[in-house]
Amino acid sequence: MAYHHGNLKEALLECAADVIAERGIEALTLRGLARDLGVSHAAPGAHFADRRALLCELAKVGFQRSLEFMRAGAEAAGPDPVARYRALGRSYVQFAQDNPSYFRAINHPEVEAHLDDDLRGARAAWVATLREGVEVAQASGWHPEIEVETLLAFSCAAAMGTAQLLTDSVWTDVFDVDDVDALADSVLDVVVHRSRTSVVPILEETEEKRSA
Amino acid sequence: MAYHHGNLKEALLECAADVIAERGIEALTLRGLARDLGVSHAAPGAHFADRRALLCELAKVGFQRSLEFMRAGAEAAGPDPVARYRALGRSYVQFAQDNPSYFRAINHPEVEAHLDDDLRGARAAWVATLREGVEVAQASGWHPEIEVETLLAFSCAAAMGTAQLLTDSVWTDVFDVDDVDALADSVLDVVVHRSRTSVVPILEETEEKRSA
DNA sequence: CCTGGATCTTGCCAGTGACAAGATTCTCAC
DNA sequence: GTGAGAATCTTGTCACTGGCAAGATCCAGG
Repeated sequence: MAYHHGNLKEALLECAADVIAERGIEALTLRGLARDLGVSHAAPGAHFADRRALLCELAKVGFQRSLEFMRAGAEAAGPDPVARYRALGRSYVQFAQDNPSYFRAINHPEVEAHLDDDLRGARAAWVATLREGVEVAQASGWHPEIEVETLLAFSCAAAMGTAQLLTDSVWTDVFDVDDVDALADSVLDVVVHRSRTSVVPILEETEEKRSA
Repeated sequence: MAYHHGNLKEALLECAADVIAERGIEALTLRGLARDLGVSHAAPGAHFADRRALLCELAKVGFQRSLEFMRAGAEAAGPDPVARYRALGRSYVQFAQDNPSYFRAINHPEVEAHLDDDLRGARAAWVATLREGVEVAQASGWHPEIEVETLLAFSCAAAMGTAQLLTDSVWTDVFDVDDVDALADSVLDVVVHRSRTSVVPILEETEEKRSA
């Protein structure tokens, strides 16, 4: 076997995503990843200063990929600004369901407490896209009486909250529903405050499923 | 010094809340708590099987206290069902801001992944109260066209998402606002979909401030 | 070839959680 | 009271983790 692993950094990120998806973020250890990949226990140190740095990188990638997916969802929703806005949120929830590891990394306290310029940039880009969606929707007549910043905060809160609620069985169990996807659709309809007549298509995903 | 600490369990929970509020949940260690309280490193083991058990207990207390605070808020909001519903959500956000340690415990993945009957009961009671608020509000004419379960999920998501957003500087920094409380009020107004004419009073809290 | 940098290994240390065995204190039936 | 048993706490130990340091190996460019 080659002394160099070849692409250890990528392999670490991939393996970490698998571990998180299967056994949760608390079960993620640098030494465990090293064992899984057949390298020495200090090898990850060459690519990630510490555990937190790896999680931050995962979160950064998570923001980027979710953003891509949200934009694709908006594109698939057609020209109507409100439908596009709804698709942004719906796609984010879908992404969270399909990629629990990235979603958990994004929302993990250890990641949020850390200041990382790249990560902050990724988060800002995410919010900026949502802001644009809100602005365009509002320009087309959607809730003109509400301040943009308020609508943006509401949108972020609704997206994050819905995603957290519907990706965790601890919460879905307390609701009297069987079809989580349908509930997500309904909740998103309440968020955009429209009748349930037009449901935008949801793209198929993704990372977790691909690696499975 | 007495061999028995007297009330180690309570002291551990209190000390844990302080540590979480000051340095985050990741900095919480059983041995560290033992040192702070001047007992041996294995003393906490008599009251909590492991770190997770302590976090679950904190989360349970968090649900109970937040629920008390929400009910008090609803009571203070007067007889109007929609105003009471709004007060439930607004009070929860306020509680999260005033008691970050409990809020973080409630939403920590390590806690959510664990099955604990007491904790599950506390969570169920929390959801039940919100459900009752939704039902009464709907009975008074609020959004009769939407299914109860959908409104409930939307309400939970909005409350949790808003709380998470407004208690974390990582998120508040990306918004163009200075008054977080005013933003919380505005967002809650969007949630209940009312004009910003009547703002219910917010009770003073809290746990963290008391212990500070 | 050979030199510097990137990558990886081995070895080490302190801190943590968890367990076991024993000491101390409390509770309560008798 | 008093003695048995439960609750509480201590000491000791082990495996595991993160992090650091020093050195070995590989790679790229002059």
